[in-house]
Amino acid sequence: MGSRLPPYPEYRESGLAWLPRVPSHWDVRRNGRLFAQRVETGREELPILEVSLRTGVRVRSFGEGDRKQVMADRSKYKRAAAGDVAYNMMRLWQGAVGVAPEDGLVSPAYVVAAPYDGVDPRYFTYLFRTADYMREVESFSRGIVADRNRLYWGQFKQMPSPYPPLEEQRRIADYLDAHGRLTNRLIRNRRRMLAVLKERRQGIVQDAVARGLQPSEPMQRTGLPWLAEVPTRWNRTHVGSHVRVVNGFPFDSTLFRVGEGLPLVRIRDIFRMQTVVSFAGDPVPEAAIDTGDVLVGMDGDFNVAVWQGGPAMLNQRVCCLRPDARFDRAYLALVMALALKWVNEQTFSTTVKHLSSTTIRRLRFPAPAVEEQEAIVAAVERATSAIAATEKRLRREIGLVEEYRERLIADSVTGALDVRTADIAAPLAYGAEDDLALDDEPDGAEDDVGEDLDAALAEAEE
DNA sequence: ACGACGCCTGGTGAAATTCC
DNA sequence: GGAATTTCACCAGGCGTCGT
Repeated sequence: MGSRLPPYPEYRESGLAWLPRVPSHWDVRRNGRLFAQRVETGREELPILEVSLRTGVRVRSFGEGDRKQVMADRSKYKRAAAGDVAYNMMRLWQGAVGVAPEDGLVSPAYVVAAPYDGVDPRYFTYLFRTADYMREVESFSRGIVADRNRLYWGQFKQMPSPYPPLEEQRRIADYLDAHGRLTNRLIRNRRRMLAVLKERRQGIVQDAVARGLQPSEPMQRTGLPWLAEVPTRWNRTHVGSHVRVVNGFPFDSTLFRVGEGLPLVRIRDIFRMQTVVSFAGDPVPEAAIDTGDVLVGMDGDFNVAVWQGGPAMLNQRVCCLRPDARFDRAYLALVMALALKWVNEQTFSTTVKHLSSTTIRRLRFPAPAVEEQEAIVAAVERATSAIAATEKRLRREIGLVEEYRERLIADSVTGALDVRTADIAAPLAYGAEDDLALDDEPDGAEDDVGEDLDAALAEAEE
């Protein structure tokens, strides 16, 4: 699957502290010799461009659901011509820079740098967004606090940058662009697969909870909107008759600590199985939980999980479900997740959705015998273990691909690797040692992840 | 040139209100 | 009249605008 890119044959001292050596035939120039500042106003008919930390320069959309901040006065907006480098002077140290895709207007808080001949702006935006260069930017920026740092043209033009020959700038940018397209496709596919896996997991739970373990037994309609029918012999019961809903406690936030005192479970911690903050005051026995307890987040998505993080205290708006002998806890968690998914869809709120313990208690659940509940849980775990393993692998792959891309960009723009001979048609997705499958999917078939998914599931089941 | 501040969203500690 | 539930108010992140 190809081999790792080689270094350049010869290097020389660069005189730069953050980049001690560059390929021998590269130059080092101050940005002022590479770019000219462009200050043109009064082209109010042009589209508005904005710089995002993640995606570079793009045309701002005013579609529904987007931010509605409007600029009262476009007359101070500066023109950026297609191919100009634009950066947000308050955010360059965080990587807010990109190449204007078309003629447009940028905020007065931006600097527009028009490349001279011999400069490929794409190479330089890759360079400007590397971690080392951003640290340099930080040290050239001025401001009273880090968050107010600004990098004006005056400082920017004095910053030295490596300057490969134009052909090589293009070559590097082409290579990184191609690699970016591949990387994006790999990541997008994996995210889609993760979404499909989540759906499939819910389907498995739904089936197991609805049908039990004996197919073809008589079914009855439940009347529950989130669960159409269950076996006739199952009983149903109100959750409140068998489950105590224990609310979290509104702990005094001035006694929150990190790494000292009692672990405190907040909504965001439910799936993480570990806490971020602790409580340094007196324990509240009512709010104490331990591994195996069923937790429900009462705000937002109404998440449900069986806690695995050991002894802890529940903060307000997280509750714990304490069933009597009628319910197995893991089964309760499975069914509760199904029910609350429906409840969540029925809840309307302009901001955060809220759930009350009364709503939980009023739910009606199918309640097979506890032995059957345990068997259902075991079956769900068996049926989803492959999914869980695949999800773990996909998340790891996404992390590796992102990490590799960042390193590849840094190594390419600083001349640590020589991309002159690299195959642009087939850039390395990851590393030679641990290459991910490049024939992931042909272009144009990206919407269909079915085969990939089946392959992933088959692989996970081996 | 540069400090101060706006606006939107998703969260979240804590007060206000309602319920039983 | 305390517990349960809802609402308030503020925060951080993201992306700037405004006033001097």
